Amino acid sequence: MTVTDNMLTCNCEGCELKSLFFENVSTLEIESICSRKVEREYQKGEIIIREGAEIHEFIYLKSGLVKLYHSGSNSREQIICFALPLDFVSLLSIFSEKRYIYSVAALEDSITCNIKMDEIISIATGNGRFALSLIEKVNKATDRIILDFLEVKQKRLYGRIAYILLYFAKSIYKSNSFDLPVSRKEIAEYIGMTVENVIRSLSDLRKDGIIKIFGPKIEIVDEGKLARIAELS
Amino acid sequence: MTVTDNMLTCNCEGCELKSLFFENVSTLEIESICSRKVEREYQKGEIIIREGAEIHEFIYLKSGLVKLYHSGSNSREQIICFALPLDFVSLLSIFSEKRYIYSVAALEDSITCNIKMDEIISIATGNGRFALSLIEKVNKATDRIILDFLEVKQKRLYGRIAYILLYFAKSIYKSNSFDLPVSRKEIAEYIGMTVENVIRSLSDLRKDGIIKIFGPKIEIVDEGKLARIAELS
DNA sequence: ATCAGGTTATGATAATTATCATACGGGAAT
DNA sequence: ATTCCCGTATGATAATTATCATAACCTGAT
Repeated sequence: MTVTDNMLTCNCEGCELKSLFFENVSTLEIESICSRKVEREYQKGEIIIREGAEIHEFIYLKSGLVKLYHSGSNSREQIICFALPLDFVSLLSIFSEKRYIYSVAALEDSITCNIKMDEIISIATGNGRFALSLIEKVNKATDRIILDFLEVKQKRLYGRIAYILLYFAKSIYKSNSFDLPVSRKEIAEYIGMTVENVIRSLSDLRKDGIIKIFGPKIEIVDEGKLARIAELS
Repeated sequence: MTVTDNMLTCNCEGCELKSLFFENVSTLEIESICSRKVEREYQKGEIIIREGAEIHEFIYLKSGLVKLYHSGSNSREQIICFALPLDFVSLLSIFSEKRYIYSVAALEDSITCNIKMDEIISIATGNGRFALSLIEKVNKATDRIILDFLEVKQKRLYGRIAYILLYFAKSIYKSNSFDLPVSRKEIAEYIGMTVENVIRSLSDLRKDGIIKIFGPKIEIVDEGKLARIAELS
């Protein structure tokens, strides 16, 4: 992980996230935030947030792709969700807990913008509109997670595989051809099945000519069929 | 559903939820809320919030027990969670959506306190501390839901049944003997299994002498064994 | 270069869960 | 009282998924 000098690389003025995120915050306050924020770069695979660590910073994703996951006491890891920049990954639980109840890791090279929690809290305390916009974003993020959980839960193996493939194609890469950013094991950790069955069902989809697999690259050949599999479980 | 006259039954002064919920709100503001709030009574089985309905009110549970559930497009209902008064059921999604994305129904006779959204928003706008306390509560509620989802997800049928029985005993009724507030079907909708298998596994637990079943009444006889089943899936 | 460990892959088999069928009892409506 | 519907209950069977075993391949470490 690399800490980057603000002065050189980050210009909040041109940050398209700023306006989305810090709406209702005065220019003065934004400048104050900007001068004291820290930007961090993570390479694919690096851990951004470690479950159990104390929460000191408000972190949001500027670029990249991450996974949120939970390491239950003795069991294997479970992936909660994937998140792109606009999903504001760090919102979850930071206002209610002293320590993180989940971890975040980079699935692709990622850059975060980190602001001291004190600063966010102090701004929110004096600025109800900003606080409300925070609530709205927290809500959106968690609603999404819960609805996706329900969606996946009601499907069976093949439906879940089809669902996640379409999710990557539609929501993440906006293309029917993409490099899978996760291992088969991680897919298994997300949909709650075993690695072997994930691999098997991908192979089956390939044998049926619905997808093509070239190493890490996936190509959805018959989107209609895949969508039907996702729907009909 | 019965709308109750404020003057007669509701005294905000004695409401133990007020202090928890409206911390950081001035006495004046509380009085304003109190005079305009509406209290509603629901009988067991009645629907409190209907998925798809417009969100106009901020609703919290004063007494009773409810279930939150989601009716996916074509599929069967899925129960998201159960909630007691202090779980502040209505927080979920109300600040991010125009319409409810889930329903709420009373599992036991319940009373809600309803406040116009406008009023909450206007207070939060002018009072960052209150807004922050709202965020905290939204976070707590959704964290709980997500963690429980993960917990249930990693278990198998018997583990899930054991888990929910212990949940009712520990979190809801604080007793190893209680009337199940839900049907077998509703348990199935929560743990994501079929009714038949829920019934079967309850029967098996009974045959093994771990629980007793008298009609709707459940008695946990061997809590240790049940806890082990819940742990070991 | 070689070894260890992890990921992908496939098969055989066991375990788990769903589906279908049937039955019984209770409550609501006629 | 009778009928219908719903919830509970149980069994038989089919479908789905997990587990175990094995192997090929790749990558990082020594």
